[in-house]
Amino acid sequence: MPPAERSTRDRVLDAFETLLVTQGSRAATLDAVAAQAEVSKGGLLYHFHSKDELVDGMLTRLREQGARDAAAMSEAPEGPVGYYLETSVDSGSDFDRALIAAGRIAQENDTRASNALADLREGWFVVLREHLGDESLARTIQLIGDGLYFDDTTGLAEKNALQHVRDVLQRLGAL
Amino acid sequence: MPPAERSTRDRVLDAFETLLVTQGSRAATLDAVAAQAEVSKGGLLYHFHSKDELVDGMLTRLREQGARDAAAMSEAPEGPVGYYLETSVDSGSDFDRALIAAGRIAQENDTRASNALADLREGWFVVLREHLGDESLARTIQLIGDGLYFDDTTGLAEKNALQHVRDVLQRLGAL
DNA sequence: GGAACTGTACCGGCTGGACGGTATAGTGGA
DNA sequence: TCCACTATACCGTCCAGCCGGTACAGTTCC
Repeated sequence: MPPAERSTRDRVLDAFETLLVTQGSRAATLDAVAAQAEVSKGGLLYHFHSKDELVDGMLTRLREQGARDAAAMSEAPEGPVGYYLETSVDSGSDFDRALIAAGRIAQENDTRASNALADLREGWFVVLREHLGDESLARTIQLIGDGLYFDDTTGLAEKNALQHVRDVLQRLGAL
Repeated sequence: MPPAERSTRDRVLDAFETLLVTQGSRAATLDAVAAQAEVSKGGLLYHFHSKDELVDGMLTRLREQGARDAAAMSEAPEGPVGYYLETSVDSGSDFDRALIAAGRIAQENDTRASNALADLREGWFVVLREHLGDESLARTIQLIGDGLYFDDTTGLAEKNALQHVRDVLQRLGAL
């Protein structure tokens, strides 16, 4: 039996995220999303009655992915800090894509998206602080992760950035 | 004599940036920019013949502001690192606004904007590395600055973030 | 068992409004 | 008289959202 194929609903959300990430929110029109998902516009609107509902659907899925990620982080064999830094650079995973997409929406002054992102960040911070027992260090590492993430999503990524960060964090005994 | 009033051209660019920052690129329409600048649409198009020219005008002004900022950074009394971190949080200056606005444009896959931002970042990095004589530390500090900036522009800013960073950087002897 | 009906999943055409851009006539100040 | 605008009227395109329809798998009732 082949793996269960992705539902139309999921394919529509995938398409929405992909367009947001690669082309920006101006390009993520309902027509474009439908075309990318290989669904008619009517089919898209059957699953999501409005663009707003499409955003809601995306953020709901993001929160689910985020909860799984925080759990994986606290149990990672390389430790939470290593896991956090590695996953702050865009690996092209579904979760990364969803995260970047939500960032695009948040910038349109959408509080639903901002709240979802803030909640995700808080989840990571809790794991970092508990592991390190040092609030300043935890906050600083989180900022470094944000920086890695920002550079990555703005096309400013430095090849060796992660290596430089590891070097500095070793001096601090955080890795 | 009151301060020389801002030229219409500058007011249009200000308005464009303000809309990009506060509402996102979808909201930065020519009509909206004209209204925000208190200029007629015809007046706007008198100065910038197209939306593309408006973007070019904004990026040109940004590069000028950036050159001045890098110079100020290398001569700052509190040192380049302190100056860099302070100015990474959005102080609401014209330069901050221009920077955030360019980020919005860069996300629409506009290479002009990406190039402008990359050049600005390179300018800051050169100053940091020369001052610190330590590439890893310079890169890491730049990432922290990016993180501060990202959080600020996404509404995720932590009140005491800067204090935590100072604490950690003091342990590293970078401040 | 089969006709009548229901719910689900989708297609594709349409409309009204917004947007980028053009055009043009007019105005006030240097 | 030019420059720097304002005001208004358009045009073509794009976009969100709506609607009528189709296909088809189940269910109900006789």
